[in-house]
Parts: sequence; C-alpha cells; structure tokens
Amino acid sequence: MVSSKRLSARTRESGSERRAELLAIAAELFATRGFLATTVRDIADAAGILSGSLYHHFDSKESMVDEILREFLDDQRRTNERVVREAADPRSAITELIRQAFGALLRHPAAIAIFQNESKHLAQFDRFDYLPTVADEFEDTWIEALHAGQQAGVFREDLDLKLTYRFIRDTVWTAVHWYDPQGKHSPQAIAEQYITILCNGIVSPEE
Amino acid sequence: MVSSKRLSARTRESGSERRAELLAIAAELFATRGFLATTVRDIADAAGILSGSLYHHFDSKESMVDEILREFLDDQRRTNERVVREAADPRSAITELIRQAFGALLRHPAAIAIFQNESKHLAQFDRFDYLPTVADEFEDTWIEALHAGQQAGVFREDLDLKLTYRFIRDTVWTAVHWYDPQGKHSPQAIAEQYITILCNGIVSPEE
DNA sequence: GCCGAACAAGCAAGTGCTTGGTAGAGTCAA
DNA sequence: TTGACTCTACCAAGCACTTGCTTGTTCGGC
Repeated sequence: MVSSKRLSARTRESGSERRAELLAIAAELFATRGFLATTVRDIADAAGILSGSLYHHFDSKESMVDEILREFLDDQRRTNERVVREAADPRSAITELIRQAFGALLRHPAAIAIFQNESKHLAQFDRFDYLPTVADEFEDTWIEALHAGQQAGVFREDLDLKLTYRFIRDTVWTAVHWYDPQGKHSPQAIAEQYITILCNGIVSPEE
Repeated sequence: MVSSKRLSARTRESGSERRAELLAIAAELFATRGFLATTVRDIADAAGILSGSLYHHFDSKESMVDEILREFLDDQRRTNERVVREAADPRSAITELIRQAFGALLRHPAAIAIFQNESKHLAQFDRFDYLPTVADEFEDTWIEALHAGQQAGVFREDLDLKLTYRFIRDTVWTAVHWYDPQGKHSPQAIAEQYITILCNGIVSPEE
C-alpha cells in the first residue's frame, strides 16, 4: 500500500530510460490530439502497456505535460540567453533569435505545439503558473533586442515593438503546425526566407 | 417518440432567434475552452437551460460547430472574392486582403479561433471534409495575388510564395489569440502596422 | 388543441486514477 | 553457493465520476 510512495527517486523523478520513452510518446499524442483529447489509455496503448502501469512512472497525466513543457522551456531559455549574449549587434541578435526559434522545430516539435495549444487551458492551474511567466520573459528578450535596434537606428522608428514581437512570434511558433521534416525546406531555409521578408519586405527593391 | 424527428424545419435548420443565441454561446465556449473540453452541459448552463433541451434545437454537438464554421467560412469566402475582383492591382489586392482578414477579428472572433484550433481534429470526420477544401481555396486566392504581383515586378522574385502565404496567414489568423477589442489598437491599426512591415520590412529605409 | 421550448431522469460508454499483486533481475550476508 | 531481500516494471480489476445523447412528459401561448 505504501510501496508505491517509496519508489526510488530515480524512477519517479527522472533517470529511467523507459520514463523518457513514455514521455516522448505522450508528447507526440498531446501535440497531435490535444492534451484533453488524449486519454491515459491512448498513451498506454501507444507504449504497449496498460493504463494503470503509467502510474508507476508518473503521478498524473498533468505531471507528464508539466515535465514535457519544463524541459522544452528550459532549453529554449538557455538558447535565448546565449544568443543575446553572443550577438555582435541588435540586427544579428534578432536574426539569430529567429534562426534558433525555427531550429527548435527539429528538437522540440511536440513540445512547441503543446506549449502553443495548451498554455491557455493549463495556465488556469497553479502548478502551471510558470507558463505565462516564461512567455513574458521571452517577450522581454525580443523586445529588448528590437528596442536596441531602434536606438541604434537599424530598425524603423514607427514600429510598435509589442506588435512587431507578436507578429514575429506568431509566424515562428505557428510553423510547427505545417512544418514537415520530410518536406523540401529545411528549418534553416525557412528561417532565411522569413528573415529576408521581415527585414526588407516583400516589395521589390527597385520599387 | 417520433415527435423529435418532426420538429419544423424552421427550428431545426435555421430561423429561430433562440437558436442563434445558443449558437453564439456555444461558439464563445468552443473558442475559449476548445471543442472537446466544452461539454453540452457547459453550453446549456451558460444558456440557462438543461443539457437535454439543447437537443430540441440541434442534432448534436458536432452540428453546432459545423454550423458555426460554415457561416464564418462562407462570409470569408465572399469577402475574399469581392476584394480580389475589385482590386486595382496585385499590391492593393494583398494589402486589402490583409485588412479584411484583420477586420474579421471583430465579426467572427470565436469562429476564427475554432477554425484555427479545431480544424485538424474535426477534419478527421467526413462531415468536415470541407475544412481542408476551403483552406486550399483561401491559399489559392492569396498565392494567385502574390504571383500576379511577382509577374508585375512589384514583389521580389526570390519569394517562395507558399512560404510567404503561410507566414502571412499565420500572423493574421493567430492574432485572434491576443487581440483585445478593448485594447489600444484597432484591427485597422494592427493591419496597417503589419502591412508596413510585410511590404517594406523592419529595417530603416536609410540603412 | 396544437406546437415550440423546456424539464426530469437516466443510459451506455468512457474518463483519470487506485489498488493489490507478481515476474524477473539484481544484491548480499551466511 | 545459496537463500532471503529488494527493486523495477508491469498486470488485472475496478471505483467514482463525466461524457454525449435519448426518452417521456409538461406547460404556456397562439
């Protein structure tokens, strides 16, 4: 009866390979069907075990998304910090942030989709308070870089930076919904195309 | 027993004011909580009736979204056709399409969110086959306008039009998730800011 | 007296999660 | 070397609850 509460920390908190597998399976399902529409039986079926067995590895369905999101957000935060720290100037900071964001499509496709689709619902619960916090952090990072660019005269003065950030963020993150790893464009190619449009526009130079 | 099957066409198919009210209530809930996460009891509660009573007006929960989406998509399709027909040149076709798309934020905020969030899940069912079809139609409209602009030399030749369309579409539609009718920007103001960035980029002209 | 709109009650299916148990691999003192 | 032990990963069964939807009935207004 108490035995389930004394499972070694290694199994319940991290470490185990099987755990990681199960998390990846869950992430895939949460991303494609949605968190609410995915049942613990769906996850167990995909893993080839029974639903009850999942509770050997995880406290709850919620704690699975929790872990998936935290891992992704931590990685993304570290990446952002590094990019801003190493950037030579505001313009290359922005372009590199865009490249890194599109690059994340390869590393965390499922987590990005979940973050995008489920943040609103999940943020209702205390345990997911960090979601809006991290979102604000990301916004601050981008807006600071944009602002620095304006001060330096590289970016137009008539830009509303909050709006500009939202335009960029929506374009970049929403790409998970149509990006196809087997498709003809690499994330890098997509990033370069977007950087061109964002920096110089779609209108011909000679116009 | 058979009585529920002989309700007048007026009530079951359209017309009734109460029906329209109920649809609006359902749309709001579907948009904010998601289709699956919204229960028929939620809708009934919000309308001040019992869940069973909803089935006097509608066949099923599915037929409610169906109707909500069809209405929005028909309106949007008509608007797109008119814009393209009346546009003087490719550039004003694109800018006007953008203005109209942002304008839809006021008329159909709930339907846009539902279309965006639930299309993927709903398209699994035969009755929603029209969703990908209409999406393709919209894509064709935009890509034709972009292509015409390229031919006319107004738009850059190095644009991948499919990518360009996706960038625009994602930015415009995703705005429902943060647009606030009480906020400081009107849809028009947001549209103009985006048109500026899209056409000329964020980099200062003198650079 | 009919008809639109609603209620009251409930069903079958499915939900997340709990429980008590076990097979098998590893650990280690006697 | 053996036997008692622990640990991991899982199963089988089921509980309390929620889901979309159905049924039979009521009631006020034209």
